[in-house]
Amino acid sequence: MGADLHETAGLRLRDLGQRYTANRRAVVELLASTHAPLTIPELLAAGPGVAQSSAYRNLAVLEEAGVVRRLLTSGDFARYELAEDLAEHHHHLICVRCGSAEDYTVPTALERRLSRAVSEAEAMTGFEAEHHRLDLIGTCAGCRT
Amino acid sequence: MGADLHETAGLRLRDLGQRYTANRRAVVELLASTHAPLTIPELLAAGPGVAQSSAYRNLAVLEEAGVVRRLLTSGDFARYELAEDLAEHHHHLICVRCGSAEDYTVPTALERRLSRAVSEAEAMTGFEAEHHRLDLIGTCAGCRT
DNA sequence: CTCAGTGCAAAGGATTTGCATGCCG
DNA sequence: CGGCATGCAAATCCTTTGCACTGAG
Repeated sequence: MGADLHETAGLRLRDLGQRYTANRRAVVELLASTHAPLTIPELLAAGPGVAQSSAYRNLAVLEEAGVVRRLLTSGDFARYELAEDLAEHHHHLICVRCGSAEDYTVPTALERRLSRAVSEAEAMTGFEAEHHRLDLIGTCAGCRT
Repeated sequence: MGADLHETAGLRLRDLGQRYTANRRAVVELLASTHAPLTIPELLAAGPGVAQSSAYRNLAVLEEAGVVRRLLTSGDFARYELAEDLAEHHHHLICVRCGSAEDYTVPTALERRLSRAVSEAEAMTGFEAEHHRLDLIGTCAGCRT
């Protein structure tokens, strides 16, 4: 599946007339191997020698291509992760205290309840949740004094 | 309950050594009478003659006092609403396309399922969701082409 | 050769802060 | 009177953009 990931990413970029360069591949690679959405500074720290502006631009392109997704977080920096269909289904714990964000998954039964709840909410409001993903905003274990 | 609102707000500010001025009261009043979280420009448009910096400062103070809450939205501006215990329990539909945000509530049965799901998630992760509120991020009915 | 990718530097723009003044308690 | 509140203007800082250059197809 790891090879598929890059192949898919490359195809989606191609559709936009963009290239799947080493820098972009590195971003995807890093996001795939991390269990939490990353900020631009974090991404830059991992891949040395990449200009900040290029990182921003690449992420914008990757987002448009549907390879990555930009999250709404409470910290100063935006966070990115792989698109829903390129990663395992999960939710987020966004800490308003320290700005951290991490993935978490719930048991299937619970997930099924959540799914149903979101579907009902969508039907009721006409709103379309992005792949019915839910993020919890609050305080992480580490920040609870 | 309308009077209680301002009384409570005043008390919470008092606890911080802050005053419940006309400007701040106007913000609370406006938030209480609106069915959606508001941005600073929107708040400014309603109350004429208030400096932008004062609005930002007042909202920061009100947030620290636990009177209002700052939301994570997808638009350019931050959005504010009354704190959980000063308003009816509800969720948010945040549109990534147009940046709009609106409240919505779900039937009690559905809400109970959601509550339970969030509680389980909290127990499982040690994360404390802010008053167990869930926001859906996606595309609003108006933006669906 | 063409066009996208990249780096560097400068511009944007929401939010914050410094400072002087007004005003409530 | 003392301290918070406010306005104005300048500063911050994440993010975007302009421009020239390099590199892949």
